[in-house]
Amino acid sequence: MPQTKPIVSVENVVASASVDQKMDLNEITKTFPDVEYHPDQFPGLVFRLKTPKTATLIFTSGKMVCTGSKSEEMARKAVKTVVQKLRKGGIKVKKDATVQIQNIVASINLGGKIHLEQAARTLPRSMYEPEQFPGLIHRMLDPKTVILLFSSGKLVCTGAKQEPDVYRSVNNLHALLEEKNLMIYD
Amino acid sequence: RLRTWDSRSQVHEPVDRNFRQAFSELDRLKDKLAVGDAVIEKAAYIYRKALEKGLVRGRSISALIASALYAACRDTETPRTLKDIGQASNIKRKDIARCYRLLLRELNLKMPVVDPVKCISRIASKAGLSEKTKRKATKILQTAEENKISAGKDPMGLAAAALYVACVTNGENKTQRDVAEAAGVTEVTIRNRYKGLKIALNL
DNA sequence: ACTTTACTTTTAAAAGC
DNA sequence: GCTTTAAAAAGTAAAGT
Repeated sequence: MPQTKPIVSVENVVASASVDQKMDLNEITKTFPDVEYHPDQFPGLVFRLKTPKTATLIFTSGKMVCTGSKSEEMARKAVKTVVQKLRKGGIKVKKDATVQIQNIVASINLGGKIHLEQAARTLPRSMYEPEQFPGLIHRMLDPKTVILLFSSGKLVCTGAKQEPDVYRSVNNLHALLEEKNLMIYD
Repeated sequence: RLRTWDSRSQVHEPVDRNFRQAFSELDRLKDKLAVGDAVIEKAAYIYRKALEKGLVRGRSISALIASALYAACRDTETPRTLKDIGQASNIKRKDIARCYRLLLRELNLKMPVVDPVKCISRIASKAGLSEKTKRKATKILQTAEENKISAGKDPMGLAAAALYVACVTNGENKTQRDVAEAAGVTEVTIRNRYKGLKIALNL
């Protein structure tokens, strides 16, 4: 039984999408002056939304990548909004986009400090290199995620494809830390 | 010293040619970084393991050799930073760090966490500090160290701050800049670590 | 000295070099 | 491997006041 209840907050959701048709990025650039498109630098066009505050990359293939959402649903809504704006701008988009959540990033507070040095020695699949980065990097197998642990007791969980996986990852790790006496509560 | 590997070079296979290049490169780095033969032999051993695992394909051999040397330093607790290896090998720190992580994962290597106490001597000799100050700094780090102020902090920054505090207590006139330069960190970092040290040691 | 900006790490997808 | 997007964690760094 964990001694504290972790506070989890989703910070970023990455979703891939497709409208299944070729897109003319130069035409979009003409009708939407504030998009960024530098084909020599990167093949995707950057389409930013103020609400939800997101950035969507649009490729000539009609495939897209939406980043910056705070939830799975917000990501789907953002993609729909982008397609809607394109249509209002006169760009023909026949089908609605199909969306797939690719990555969820969350920050967590375990409510107690972590003994990083000991964790580095006892946690499998972990790397702790304070010369390079202050956090310990732990690769969890199930769910397949990567968790960054900091001595403050805060974490970053990334790689999850659905929100329940974030909670499962955090609970697995929290139990493991307590089991190995790596948690320090006030 | 590198007899074990040199003997294998008698057979002229591509692999041995690769080894020869690795050995000459390691010998060159050995002088620049002033590390012992044991470190070089360990680096050669790690490099050979990397070759056997086929980790060199499509990768920079020089970067792999440099990272094998860094791994050897870590394994033998020889205080050499990625920055040190980078300057000696002319390979970007980021590339060495990336290869080092590759070695850890692919060869299943487990390295000890860098002990800031082991960094004291190197910084002290570069800055020309006394034996007494080194001893004092060691005591400071052992006392504070490490109830927890060290977690997540750069070992060189911690050692540099401890040495600076030791200088002040021993009346050895050395500026933060002198110590910072010898340690390869900024004065700001020494000041920040100093704050934590002051609290942990009731200075 | 203090603030601001920025880079370190991790993750995933997109198209192309 | 790189290029681009976003985001958090905490440490380090550099530039400007």
